[in-house]
Amino acid sequence: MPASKSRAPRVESGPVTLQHVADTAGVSRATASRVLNGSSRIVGSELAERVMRAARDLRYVSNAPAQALARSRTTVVGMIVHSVDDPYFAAIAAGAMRVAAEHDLLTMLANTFRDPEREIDYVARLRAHRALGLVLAGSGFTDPEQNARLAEQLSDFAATGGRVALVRHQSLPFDTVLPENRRGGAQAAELLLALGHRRIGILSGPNGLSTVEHRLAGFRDALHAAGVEVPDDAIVSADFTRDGGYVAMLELEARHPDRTAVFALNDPTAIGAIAALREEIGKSVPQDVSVIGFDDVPSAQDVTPALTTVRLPLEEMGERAMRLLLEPSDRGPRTIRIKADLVVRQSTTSVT
Amino acid sequence: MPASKSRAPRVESGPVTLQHVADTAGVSRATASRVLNGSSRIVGSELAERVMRAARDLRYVSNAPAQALARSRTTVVGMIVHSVDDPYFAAIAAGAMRVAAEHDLLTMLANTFRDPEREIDYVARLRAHRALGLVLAGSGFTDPEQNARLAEQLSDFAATGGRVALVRHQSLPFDTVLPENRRGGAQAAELLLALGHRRIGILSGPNGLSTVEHRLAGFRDALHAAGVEVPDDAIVSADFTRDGGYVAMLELEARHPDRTAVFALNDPTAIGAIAALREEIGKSVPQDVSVIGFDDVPSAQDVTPALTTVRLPLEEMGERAMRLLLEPSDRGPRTIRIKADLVVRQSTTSVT
DNA sequence: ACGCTGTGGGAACGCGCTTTCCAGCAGCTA
DNA sequence: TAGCTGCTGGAAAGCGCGTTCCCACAGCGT
Repeated sequence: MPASKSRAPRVESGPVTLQHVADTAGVSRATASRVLNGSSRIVGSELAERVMRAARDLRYVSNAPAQALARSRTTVVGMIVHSVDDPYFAAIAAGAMRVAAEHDLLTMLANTFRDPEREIDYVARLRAHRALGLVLAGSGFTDPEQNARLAEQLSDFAATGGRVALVRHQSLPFDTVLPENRRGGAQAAELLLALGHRRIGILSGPNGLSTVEHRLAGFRDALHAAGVEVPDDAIVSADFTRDGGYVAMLELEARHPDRTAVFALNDPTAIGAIAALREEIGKSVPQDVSVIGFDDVPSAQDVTPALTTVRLPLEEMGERAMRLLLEPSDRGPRTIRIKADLVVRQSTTSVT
Repeated sequence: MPASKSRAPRVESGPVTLQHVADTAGVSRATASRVLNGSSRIVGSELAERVMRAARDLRYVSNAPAQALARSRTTVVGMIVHSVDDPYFAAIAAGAMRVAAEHDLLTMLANTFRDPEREIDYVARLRAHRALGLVLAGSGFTDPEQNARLAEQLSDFAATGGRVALVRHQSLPFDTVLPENRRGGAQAAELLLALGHRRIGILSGPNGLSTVEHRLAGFRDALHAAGVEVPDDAIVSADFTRDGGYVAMLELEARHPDRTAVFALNDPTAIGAIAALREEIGKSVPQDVSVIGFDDVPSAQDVTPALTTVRLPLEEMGERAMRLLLEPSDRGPRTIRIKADLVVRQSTTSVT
């Protein structure tokens, strides 16, 4: 027996529906809906008051899925990152979510753990949820086949009316916040060169990430332009974590104990490297070897020696991406370039 | 003109619906639904194949809101934290989200920025979204009026069929992961006492947070039991961030330059304090003053001196909370106590 | 050979809400 | 006073999907 129409004071249990508040306010569902959701239509103040009181008394909250179905749009945005448990993404996510909250939007956060399959799958699921839009943060992958499938999913998402914003270096036809990774890599190289370093090692990131490629290319190109080369086996690939940097540094030291400087492709890796240098290798930073990182995560300033790094305004990047998403333009995809800034601290010094 | 029934190859745009795939597969919606959702009813393999192919070809994804409406349940869980941009919550969230992902659930993450109003509001919104459950992490507030309203909202949420799990020290009738903050505070005190410290300062957290109260009470009680008191003005309240710790340390030093040890109620505060000590106050840690933190966030081991702290297994806490949520019990609320572990590193030493 | 059981497919209803569309009414002008 | 216009409230038709209920049909037993 449906509960509708009965103006009874609602004894049956289950979620309170709009019908219930309409009944107890003595109005139609349509009217109740209008007052509760800021429709364009105006409702007489007396009725409106009754409805609001009924809603409050019954602790009514609208059924968001039903609302989404009827309106065929939601108030949810998606956000896809590699892992929140990484200060880089935590900062980007925080920026984006703050803007979303300002617009009264709820955020669905998904971690891909750097699995491109998962990334594609999450786009599909966000599409299923009819998310208003999604911001995809984190490095792209270099595998063209994966990229094609991702692009396809994103297009499907967009075709369903979803908005898309990217925080990554990748040419897809969507609004993009583009960190200047290549230029940043070059800046790191220029600093090391200026300090007189020539025998340089690199702690790279996971293979197949475009961020890694760009930072690396920028760094090596700048070195090359100065006539300095980094031998291939002086590039050790780490997994972009602190512990990964630790292990990779050990490996690098084993292969090339003569390096006077090390470029780590992100800060956690650099921090791990410094720890390895101090705890196991027994070299001091920066006297024996200079270390430079990338990103400037919050803890970079508190390690000892304080980490010289290439700063990216992470929170701002997340914020800008979300703004792009929420203020769509009809003039095609926009790109916001984010400049990298060299932050010189104590982990680098000139070669003696 | 609704697109239904037409077995035409679908030219009109808009999202692909179940009807579309049914049409192009030449079956009824019911049949299509059955194969796509693993219903109890079995469909002939040939038809099933046709349906699956059609779905794939049309890039169909189900309309989650519609599905939620029809089934009156969703595959979404909510997670409320103070701020993802805080390694404490990032770790908890990561643990929880990993478990959620294993169960094929999407996570809605909300930041309260320590605003109790926001917290209450998010519970309501999660209820509106008919989230399967929600885990509420982060310290409770001590204001009884706020707490009552929160409890009420949570009850409403539960009444709608939502499951609730808490990661906080607070007695609400829901499954709870309870970090032993009081005991942890005592452990910190015991260490400092054993090292011979008697003139101790405290960098506390924001007022009105139950976590703060418990850590503080545990610490002071243990001190008191040993006949040691901390004067009230040697307790400076910081905001639980690195910069907050920095400023608070300056204040503490101005008031009581004679302290031989400082207890910071969380790690970022301790890290900020160490920075202030080194950069502005000019005292060295641990020779001039010992510093101990709380939580053991990832960067605690990489600051110099490495931070002595009271460790909480953050990721595990998030994980356990989500498991409680996903494996409900009918025997009333459960509580999982999480032991705090003292991790002695280099930021503490015995008083000379 | 007939009736019965079991299996697959189709039609219709309902989930809770938004949104036309329509009726009624008050205020106004001619 | 008659005829309009301008509003407000209500009725009803979907939004896309899940899920009965029911029918058609094939296989089986006696």
